[in-house]
Amino acid sequence: MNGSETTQIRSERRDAAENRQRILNAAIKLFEQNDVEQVSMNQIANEAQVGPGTLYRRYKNKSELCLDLIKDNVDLFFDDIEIYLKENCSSPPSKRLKGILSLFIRFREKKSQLLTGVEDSSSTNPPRSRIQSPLFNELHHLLVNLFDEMNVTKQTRLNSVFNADLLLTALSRDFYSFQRDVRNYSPEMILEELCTLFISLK
Amino acid sequence: MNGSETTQIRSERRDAAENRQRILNAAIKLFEQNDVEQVSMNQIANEAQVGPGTLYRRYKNKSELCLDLIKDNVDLFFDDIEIYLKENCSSPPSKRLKGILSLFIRFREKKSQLLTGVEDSSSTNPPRSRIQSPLFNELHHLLVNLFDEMNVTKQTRLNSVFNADLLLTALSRDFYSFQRDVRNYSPEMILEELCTLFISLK
DNA sequence: TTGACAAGTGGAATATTCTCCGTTTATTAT
DNA sequence: ATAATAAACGGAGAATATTCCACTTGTCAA
Repeated sequence: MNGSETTQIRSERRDAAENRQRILNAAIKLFEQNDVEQVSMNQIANEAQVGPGTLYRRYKNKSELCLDLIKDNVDLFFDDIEIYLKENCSSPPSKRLKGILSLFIRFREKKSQLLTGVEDSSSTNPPRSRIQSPLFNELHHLLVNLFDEMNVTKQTRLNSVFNADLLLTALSRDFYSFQRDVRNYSPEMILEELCTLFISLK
Repeated sequence: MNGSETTQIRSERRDAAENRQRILNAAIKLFEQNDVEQVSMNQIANEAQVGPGTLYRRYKNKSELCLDLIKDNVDLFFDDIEIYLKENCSSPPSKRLKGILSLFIRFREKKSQLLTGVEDSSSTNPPRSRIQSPLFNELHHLLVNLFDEMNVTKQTRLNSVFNADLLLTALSRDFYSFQRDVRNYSPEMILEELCTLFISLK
């Protein structure tokens, strides 16, 4: 279906759309050949045959570009979560939390390259904190709700926001791939450790 | 080469020492005037009146430079820890852990600028993980020992290495200053949250 | 003292990021 | 159609990061 609803906002110009597609294609191509981090914005602009200015007009940095590239996947990921939550709405919150973590880790494993790209330059450009991104914000929201539920169930008063922040940090590239690559932990082991720590066995 | 056994590393040349001092002075001066992150290596080289090559020969990046600048402070910090641990060697490990965290947070607050600099570019240059630095490695070691002790005391079998990794991540700039600046938590509150989570009340 | 040579130096060269701005072009109202 | 206009373009170029290497200079041993 096309979004031909009469938006007051002038829709994207045709040539602009073409260029964007060229940029995305170029990025995909280059990302297949080299590590995301190795590919420079210049290379992408070059490959796409647009000037660097054009590229930057559209994407403030590589991170945004990557986000655009996996946007669809992210949407699918959240669909999966929604389905999972519906199917398990009667399970205890701790079980649901674990399920979500598991889904995210699977997602992270599948799309590690691009996901890494998304989180990357967010440390250079905006002030800081890779915790700030649509993807992470939405997850944060889910996690906070689950932690809140757990607090009710278990009669605890843990700080849901703080714990969600930390949990997300543990799932972000820096920490996660350190555990994978340096500590040699498998995704499953990481999941277990996180559950042990965050799903109060307290 | 001479067949003799003198493996002594030729000590730093006099002129090199002078240059290094000039670089450090220049860095201090610039860091006082601007945020650490704003100051470029070039500026430092300029201010110190050495070529960029000379600067890079000594410090692979700003991070290393910062580390050199706070090296003394870091040493003092570890002295404090040692003293603290001696004075409290009979306290339960959980108490000692909290003490160390408190000391580190105080340290972090006092030297936030430079410490931030230390952790900064380490994300760009080497593969990744700001967990890797002499400062953090040494802390990691301490933490692991305390967690191990706690496991014995409390008859648990938590993963000390993993928990130490995560705890350090929570104390690193990204996470810590996010909590401070965005969540508006005080150092004390952060400390409490970390203790709640990591010092098993389980 | 001296000379061999490792250590150290400067800065040109290359690569990247990112901005600025004059020019081009698609769209839309007429 | 056509002109007005906002959007989009592209590339020059400023600021950085980082490397390379031909040249200098302390140091040490004889």
